[in-house]
Amino acid sequence: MTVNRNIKRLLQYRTCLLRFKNLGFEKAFSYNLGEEAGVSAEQVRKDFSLYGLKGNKKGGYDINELLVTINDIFKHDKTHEIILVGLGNIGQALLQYKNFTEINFNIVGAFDIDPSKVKKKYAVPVYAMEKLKIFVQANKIKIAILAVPPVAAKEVCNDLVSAGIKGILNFTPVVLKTPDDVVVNNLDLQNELEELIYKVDSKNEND
Amino acid sequence: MTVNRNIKRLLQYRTCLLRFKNLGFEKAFSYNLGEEAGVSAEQVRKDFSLYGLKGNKKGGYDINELLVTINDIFKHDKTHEIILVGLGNIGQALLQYKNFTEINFNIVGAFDIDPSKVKKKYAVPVYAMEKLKIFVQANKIKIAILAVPPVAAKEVCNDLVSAGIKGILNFTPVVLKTPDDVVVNNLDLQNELEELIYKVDSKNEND
DNA sequence: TAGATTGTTAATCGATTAACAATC
DNA sequence: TAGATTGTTAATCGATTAACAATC
Repeated sequence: MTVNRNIKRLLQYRTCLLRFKNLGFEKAFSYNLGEEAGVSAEQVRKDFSLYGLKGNKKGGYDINELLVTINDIFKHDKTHEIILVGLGNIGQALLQYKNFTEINFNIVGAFDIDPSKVKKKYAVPVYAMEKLKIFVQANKIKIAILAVPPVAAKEVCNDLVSAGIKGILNFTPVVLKTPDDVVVNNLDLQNELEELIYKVDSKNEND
Repeated sequence: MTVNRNIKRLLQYRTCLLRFKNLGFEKAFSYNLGEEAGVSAEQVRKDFSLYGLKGNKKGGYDINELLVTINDIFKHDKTHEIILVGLGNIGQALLQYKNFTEINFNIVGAFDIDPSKVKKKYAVPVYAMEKLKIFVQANKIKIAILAVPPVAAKEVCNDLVSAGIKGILNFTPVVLKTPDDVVVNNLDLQNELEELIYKVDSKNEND
């Protein structure tokens, strides 16, 4: 069962449903949600049926019910403790990011090689890199955000894997090689921008 | 011609090729590149043929040649001037981000409603929101990074569109509605993390 | 030449869209 | 009941993989 683009869409539906709820709605129809999420109504229904999200014929979908089920799928019953490695610009921004809402994760520790950053006060405790392994193992951390400089990426990635991390959100532009049981999601800011520029440029060519 | 996942991969190949070049290599084979980029050799060849990237039978691909052609595709002959709207944590991080290399874009102006941020010194000039339209039009800006708080997202998005922006990199968790000729690429940090957590959790269930 | 590798065509696979029966 | 909407099956579309001929 390959679920990939779906999973992103499910999170997108969640965002839309939260918005609907805030606006005071209780029910949503597949075409409402599709419209709001930017996909077809059929796509919504298909996605929902894949994840067992049920509506009522004629009555549409109950927003609260959907949110509960989606939160179940994403395990919002427990808080996933994650760590952040690298307190550069991006790392610090993530640590101070205020727009997370109704999340199922919590950044419980940050790591950096720079001793001055370790001393500084942040919202979460900052440790020296040497403490990484023991912290991860003691707290059974499975998820890490990697925001170190590119030159350090491979080495730190190996450290994370050998400490027992199973998922890495990789903000570096470096392709990481990991064992099969370690998931890497790449978020290359430069590539995101170049992709957007490409799309805009090629659209204008055809006009 | 739908090119979508491809375009991301092409940028990924570029990253790998730059790495190979740095290591002193001059030639690459499809299986080298595939290995490094995490895709099959067939995928590499297929992608290349789609974009007219040529190799030599038996001889593989010339790294420099490939880089030149890929840079052509992404219009690295000109610098795309882009703006940043919202100087919160993420916005400031992007402004100070140092890991962009061989880019074809340049953040030439930033905008915020907070007057104290407008006064502060950054690497690029910071303007009040009221100056947005005139700046975009005077400088023919087509691309914007949107990093404002969620509540402001829709309004600022409309401002961007009416000023003439054609591509938005949307860091807010808000679904933006824009005319057909305006491309929006979403980068929702919360959803990226929740997706990763989901993948890790569901992988471990199956073991 | 024999071997290795590209480039492309054909086959497969998966995801999206369309259609429609079920039903509230 | 008639109309509207879900849920699912079938049809289409596109992307990936496999196969292999061309050729250096």
